[in-house]
Amino acid sequence: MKQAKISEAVVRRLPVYLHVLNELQRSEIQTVSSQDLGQRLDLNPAQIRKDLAYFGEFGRKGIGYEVSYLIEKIRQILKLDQQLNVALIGAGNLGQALCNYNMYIKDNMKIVAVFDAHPAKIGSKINNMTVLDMEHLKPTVESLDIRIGIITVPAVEAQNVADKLVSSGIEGILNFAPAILKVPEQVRIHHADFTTELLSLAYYLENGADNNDDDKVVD
Amino acid sequence: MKQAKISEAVVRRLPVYLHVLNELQRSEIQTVSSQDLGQRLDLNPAQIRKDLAYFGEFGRKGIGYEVSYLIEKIRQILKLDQQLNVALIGAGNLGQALCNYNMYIKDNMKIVAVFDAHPAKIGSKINNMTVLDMEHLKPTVESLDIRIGIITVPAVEAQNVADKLVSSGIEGILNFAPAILKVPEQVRIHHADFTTELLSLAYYLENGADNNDDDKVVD
DNA sequence: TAGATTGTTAATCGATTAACAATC
DNA sequence: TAGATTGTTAATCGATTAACAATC
Repeated sequence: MKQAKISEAVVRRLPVYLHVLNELQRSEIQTVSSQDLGQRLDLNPAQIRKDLAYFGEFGRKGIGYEVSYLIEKIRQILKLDQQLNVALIGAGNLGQALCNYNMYIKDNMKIVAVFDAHPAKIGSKINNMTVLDMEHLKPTVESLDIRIGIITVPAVEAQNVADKLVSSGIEGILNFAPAILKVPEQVRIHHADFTTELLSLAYYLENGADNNDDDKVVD
Repeated sequence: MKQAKISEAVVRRLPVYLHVLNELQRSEIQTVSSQDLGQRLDLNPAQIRKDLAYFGEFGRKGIGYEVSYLIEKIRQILKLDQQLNVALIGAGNLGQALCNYNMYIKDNMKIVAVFDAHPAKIGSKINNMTVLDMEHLKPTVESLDIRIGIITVPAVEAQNVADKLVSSGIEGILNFAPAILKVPEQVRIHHADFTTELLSLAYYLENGADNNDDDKVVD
């Protein structure tokens, strides 16, 4: 059974499913239906079933999905069944905040090295890690088997850092800088640029005077 | 002049256009074609033209778009032509990092108040703002005309904070906590949850040995 | 003018939703 | 069994892309 090409939209929903499933497990709920998941996530049950079916048959007809089994499967799909080492570049407030998120451990993602270009930062400690000089990037990526890089430097430095990550052999980048980065095709880049979300949020604010309720939804 | 319903995908691209246009302006480029914009953003030129055409006729046939005019128009559409006041809840590392982003000023978005529930934080200074008790949320929102709230508290506290933001009269929320929040329909909520981006990034990493389409994943 | 480029309609592509046989 | 729910195909919906007349 070869996998059809799976769209990004599908892949992006998997972590969301995982998140709810983890909550269900914490509540000691054993089994869940696509119906129920759909309600909790505001998604169509058929979509959830279809998403999961791309990867295998994880449910049981008439019953639903076993929570722990589905968690296990989604974690496999997302490659979270192995530890994934991450490097973080940019030891500012944002970088420190990310380092402190211990959520990584649960998901087998771990920031194992922190880098910065500024002498003032180098040598300081974040979460028991010593901030390293950029010179150490490539050797560290190689010796610690780091596969993902997180960029938390200012926008002007972001492309430069991305280039260095690429040539150090990283496979994926999560970019927090509000900048459009060019990387070779084989390197996957995801954006965590909240400015887009914030500015587009403004669009939906009421305009004081004119409330256009021409698209009012009734259910 | 009542506009057709505009999809979220379109609205979400506007800040991206704005970003590139700002860069062009800094380079003192006066005029840009959809072709050119498309190249810079890896988007189809027809899509860019169509997106913009939802809001008006901003270009000139045979010429393209005047950069400064288009910036002005997009800022109007996104309601960034007026100052938008923002409250931030959660004065941890992430909250501090966001406060320090001075990008807001350029875009007329400004964090004008910071709140935290923990006595240790209250009264401390961030970016010249005193961190306030949550008790002050509603009166401050009203007196400073705050319309957007940013949530940077831990996941377990996020729903509680969201509720308080809603009842204080906020119109939009940007949520950084990895939690699914329930808010009334009239409040717009956007997610800046990078964990989704990070976990879905893992999916695209190479599987070491097998990256061919004819190998199925079996346990 | 001739070349370039918009705004917009039509065509295509892809993603979501509905429907239902299979089956627990 | 009868009710519930999956996996999957077919139908629908929406978004992207192509094409082109209008026109700067």
